[in-house]
Amino acid sequence: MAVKQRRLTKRGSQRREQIVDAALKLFADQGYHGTTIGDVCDSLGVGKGVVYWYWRSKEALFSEILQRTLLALRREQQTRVEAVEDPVERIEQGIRASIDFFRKNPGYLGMIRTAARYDEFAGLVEKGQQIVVADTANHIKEGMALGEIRDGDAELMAHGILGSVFHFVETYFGTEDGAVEDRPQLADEAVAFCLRGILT
Amino acid sequence: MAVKQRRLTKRGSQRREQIVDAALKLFADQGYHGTTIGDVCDSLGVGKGVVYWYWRSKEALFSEILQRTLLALRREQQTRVEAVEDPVERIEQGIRASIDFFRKNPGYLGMIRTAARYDEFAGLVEKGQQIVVADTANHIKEGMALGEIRDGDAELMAHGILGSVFHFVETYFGTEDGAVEDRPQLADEAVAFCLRGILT
Amino acid sequence: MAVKQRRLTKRGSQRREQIVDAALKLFADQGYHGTTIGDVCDSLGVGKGVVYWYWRSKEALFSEILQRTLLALRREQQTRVEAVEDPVERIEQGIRASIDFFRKNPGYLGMIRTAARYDEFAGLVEKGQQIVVADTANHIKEGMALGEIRDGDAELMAHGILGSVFHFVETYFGTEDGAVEDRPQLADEAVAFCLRGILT
Amino acid sequence: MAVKQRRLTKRGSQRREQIVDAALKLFADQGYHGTTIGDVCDSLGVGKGVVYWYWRSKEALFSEILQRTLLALRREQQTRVEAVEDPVERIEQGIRASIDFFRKNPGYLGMIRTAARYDEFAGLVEKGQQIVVADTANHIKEGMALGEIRDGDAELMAHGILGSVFHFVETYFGTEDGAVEDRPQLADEAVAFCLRGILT
DNA sequence: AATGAATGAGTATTCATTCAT
DNA sequence: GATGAATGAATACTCATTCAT
Repeated sequence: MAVKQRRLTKRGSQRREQIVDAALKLFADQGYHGTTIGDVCDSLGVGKGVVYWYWRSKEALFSEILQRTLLALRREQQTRVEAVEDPVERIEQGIRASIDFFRKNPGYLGMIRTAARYDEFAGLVEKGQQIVVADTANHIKEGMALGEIRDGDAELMAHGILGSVFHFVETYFGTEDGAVEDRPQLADEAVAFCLRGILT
Repeated sequence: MAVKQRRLTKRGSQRREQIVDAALKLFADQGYHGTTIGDVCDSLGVGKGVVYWYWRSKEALFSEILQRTLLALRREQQTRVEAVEDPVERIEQGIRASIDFFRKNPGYLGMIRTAARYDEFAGLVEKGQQIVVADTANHIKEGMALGEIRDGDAELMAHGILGSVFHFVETYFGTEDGAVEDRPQLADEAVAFCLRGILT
Repeated sequence: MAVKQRRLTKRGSQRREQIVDAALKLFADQGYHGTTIGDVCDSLGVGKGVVYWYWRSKEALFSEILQRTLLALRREQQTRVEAVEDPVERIEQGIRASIDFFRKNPGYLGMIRTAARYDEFAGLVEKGQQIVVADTANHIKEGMALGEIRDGDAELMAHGILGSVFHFVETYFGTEDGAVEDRPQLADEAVAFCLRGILT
Repeated sequence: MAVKQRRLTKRGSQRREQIVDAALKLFADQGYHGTTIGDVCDSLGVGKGVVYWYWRSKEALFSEILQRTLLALRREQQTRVEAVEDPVERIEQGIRASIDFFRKNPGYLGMIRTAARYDEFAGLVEKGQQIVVADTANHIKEGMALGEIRDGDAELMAHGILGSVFHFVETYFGTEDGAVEDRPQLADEAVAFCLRGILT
């Protein structure tokens, strides 16, 4: 019943953010079904009803966190690409932005992996991917026009880039423990592999 | 109590296979938690106890199916690569083998995607990946020695190939409906992208 | 802690009445359990705590509204019967008064029906009924003494009248929509049916 | 998931009936929301899941019991009326059948009262009433044709009968305790009141 | 080998009520 | 007087697993 665009007090907004933070951590670690609303509340020491003051359902909570995550990733990419002239350079910066983003925020990676698991949310993740692919494909087409990139199916190439970059990230930053040796030169190699794959 | 490598009658083995087939389909479509033992039994019109005659648990059933799938993929790859001399050619054939395999058996792709989603099974999938990566890395190293492949981190390159190929497959064969336009030239583009990424 | 026959400011009394009005509507439409305190407050755009400023509990609020309703009905009946000499005529006027009352205030009918459903309140409704039945039985006894009404169990007759009249009203005014064809001649028929049932 | 037209063993059918009996008692006494699935199971000493082996939901269970009750009432009425020639006599027998039915099965009365409380089920009860009203109205029309019953709105008269009879029953058999003095002559008075109300 | 039946732990959600501000 | 926030008990339903037959 609760939750409409409820006006929040300062205390309320703080609590809301606390919940988001706690839930992000748990969802990333334990998955969606693996995380109960009780877990989230317990980890904050609050009653089991609070979440429903701020969200309509568990799904709504998860959804919001996911969207925030996807938005943050997209922002990072855009910021880095914005001012760059050369399309190939833009692609490179996009790759580096993604790798840096997940290196800094392994939790976000966990969130996205979790989301992709569930049909309810896979759509959102996919939509996020579509956007990145479309952007990248545009850069590629520009590059083809300039003769910098070999002719071919731009969309397919973009998928190749996305797939390998995300796989790199998953393999090297993807463990809950933050373990697995982080390779500093990872970004360089990723760029090398991807760009060679499409350059003339 | 059931299941202890029991000797099966002919009828028994048939039933066992029926269950495997039915479960594969359901797991691939609806995921692990999304598929109940009841679903599997209902889809065969048998009582809810049977599964436990042949397997210890739902997890054991899933696990067996997953292993079979991974094994089948690996076999397909080896068959195609075996007789080939040139390391780069071997890599190419590996890529084509994978794409063909999943094009023919989209259900297997569903199984692997499903498995990768759950911590309980992600390990098995990862182990399968490791093997492929190791194989590919060996080919790459040979190629480097022959001067065909640029110097660099062979393992990283192998991950790049695996990531992009799997992503291609997911994107184009990955829908439950088997739908999405199948692009015949997909394999060619994948090979082009990956090999350029590593060639001298 | 709230509520202790507190002295209300003018604004306070107004607010109190607003709440009564809003709650009456909701209880009548959605039933007791079907109406949450939140619903009542939302429908007025006030905070969820206010109700507890004026009443001790949801039950107390409901109870007050119910009592007011029963009282209003009783008043209407008494006004109409008061000056009438002949006992049979009094009974007729009582019937007409009830029908008119609920025709004018379908919400009150909803309230009473709702109340009768819950053991917690059924007692109050029944007590209201008892009074009406007792009144009517008195008129009947007078009528018997005058030879206008056949001999028999006066109380039972009174119950017959009450039951049929209330059922008429429920059937013809009882829909939430106020719909159902209102039959103007309803009162006439009700009177005919009931009086014949008891006359000599 | 369970429950389709499942084939029941003898043991199964017995258990099913046990549950129906236990639930009827509880629903009649404590109402719908007042009775939890746990209550029903506890009262039989069975696990909380059983009910869901036989019914899809609490609502489905309640619904079945209600329908059975309404059917039983209707059967009783029909049996008693069937062979009777005279329409007025049929009406009388119908009245007596109803009173006897509820006198014998006060639990059924409780069930119907409970059902009428909830919008989800009120429709079914009302439908049951409609049928009785329609039947009675037919008898009344026949009686009018024969000149036995005064002219007037047959449906309205039928409602009058239904209302008063049901109110009699509620008043005198309606307490959980079976208390309230049962008046043996109740049926006679009811018949007298109703028939006079409609006879010429 | 197989079945129908039974179990019961586990979870999202609601809502009357209280409380700090 | 009034509000937003918080509480937590209560409950329907699912499903892997076991068991008697």
